Formats: sequence, structure tokens, C-alpha cells
Amino acid sequence: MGRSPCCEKSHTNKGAWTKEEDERLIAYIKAHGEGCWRSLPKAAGLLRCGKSCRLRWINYLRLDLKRGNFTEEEDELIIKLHSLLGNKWSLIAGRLPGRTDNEIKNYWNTHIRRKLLSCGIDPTTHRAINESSTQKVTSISFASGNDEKINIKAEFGTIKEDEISSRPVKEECPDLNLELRISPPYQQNQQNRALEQSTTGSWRTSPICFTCNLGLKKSKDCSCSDSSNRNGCSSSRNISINIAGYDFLGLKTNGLDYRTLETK
DNA sequence: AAGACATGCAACCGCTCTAAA
DNA sequence: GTTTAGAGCGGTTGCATGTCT
Repeated sequence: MGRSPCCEKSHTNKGAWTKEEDERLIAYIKAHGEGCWRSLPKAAGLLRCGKSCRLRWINYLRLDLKRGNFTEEEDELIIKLHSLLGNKWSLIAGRLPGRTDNEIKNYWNTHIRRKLLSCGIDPTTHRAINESSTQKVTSISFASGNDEKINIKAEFGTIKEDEISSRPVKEECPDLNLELRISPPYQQNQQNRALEQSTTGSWRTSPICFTCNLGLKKSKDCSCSDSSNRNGCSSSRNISINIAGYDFLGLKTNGLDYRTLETK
């Protein structure tokens, strides 16, 4: 027995949203809050699929969205996070205040991907193209000298200098250390802290473990239990747990250098 | 000026995951 | 333990707009 469709497709509008539809959706969510997307369209008087409403709200109408071009810092952070997390756009978006997974995904596919390819870096593996699998890009710099030209410098762990010079790489800008360290997901009241961590790369003691940070509530991997409060972190963000000895993933490190982690 | 092509982005589709019955 | 509904995610599509010839 297959699943029933999420909505009655024959009675729903598709395609671009009209201003009136946007206003109806905004008004309804302001009055009743998010949630129960399946029943929302009917309640709000919209001839739309619940999924469509959710997408429209999350990706376009939400008040806390940051519109406009991505900054260099955001570029760098996206690349770092992608090299670590892969195409986990929602997780990446969680680290970029005001950006949505869809926006980041689009930006990756239209801009960053091309940039990486243009300098001989496989955007999937973050390795140099046409090089042996042991050579992994460890550091990438991105900076826009002007609107048209992108200056890129790539450092390859084991590639000789003359090999680098033969690559079609434009070299100009200051280097960027791509140490793969990430901070807890962005939270509304922690914007400054998140920004600080993303720019400094520093990890400071977090009150909750990584699995909870990722929204994996009640996970068996939840390490908050170490403080005798299993699942406590999913119900309260106020508890304070000493997680000294945890690294950027909120994992017990025992001195492990996560920069050696490889992505597929 | 007009058609072809490229680009960017909003939106859709199909799948997975999770919780409740 | 199984089934089902709802929510969310990532891949893909299609259209509007910009650029090139």
C-alpha cells in the first residue's frame, strides 16, 4: 500500500506565488504560528499544497532571512562546512544566520562549485582534479578582487610547486586557513557568538552535545548523559554541562586531529 | 533589433526519517 | 512490531532575466 499524497494536487495552485498568497500565508502564520503544514493551506484559505506553503515560508517569507549577496566570509564558511559535511545543506544553513538550505544549495551549485572547478578542485571531494587520491586540498582562498574576477589560491598538501604553477590557477589574495572546525548551530540569541566562532574558528564550551546541536533529540549518541541528564538538552538549552575534551563535533577527542578527516 | 544561449533562483518532486496510533 | 501521517531534506526542473552574437 503506497502512501497517500500530501495533498489534493488537482485542487492546488502551482508555480510562482502571488503577492496575495504571500500575504495570506504571512498573516496566518503571524496569527497561529508555524506547524501543521498539511492543514494550514485550508485554514489560511490558500489553494496550495502544505509542502509548498512550508517551503515558501521557510525559504522566502520568514522575517529573519538575510537577503542579498553572500559575503566572502560566508563563502569561506560554506566551503569549509561542505568539505566537512558534504551536501548536508540544512546543517550548513544552520551555521549561516539568515540563510536557508535552499539558498545555500543554489549558491553552491551556481557560484562556489564553478569557482572550485575553475581552479582545479573537485567540488565534491575537495581534492585537486586529476591528482592522486592522497592529495587533498587543505587550504583554499576566495576573494573577489572586483565583481568579475575571482582570485583563487589553492594549496595542495603534497604537490610540488612547479606542479601548482602549471595549473590554471589565478593567485592573488591572502591565504585562508581551512582548518575544519565548526561551531554549534546558529541560534537566534547567539548570532554574535556564532559569527565570532565562524570567523575565528574557535570552539568554546557548549552547554549541549553535538547530536543535540544537530537537532537529533533523544539520540542514543547524546553525550549529555555524561552529566546525568540524558535528553535534558533537548528540552532545555539552559543546562550547563562541562564538555571539556570535546572538539568541534562535540565528540570526545582524546587528542584526535579532525583535520585529518576526509570526505567522500 | 532579435534570436540563441547562459545564468540564477524559486519551486516542485520524491524520498527518508520520526513519532504516534 | 507494524503501519501511517506529517515534516524535512536534497536533487532537479522550469522560468525569468541577462548576456552574447
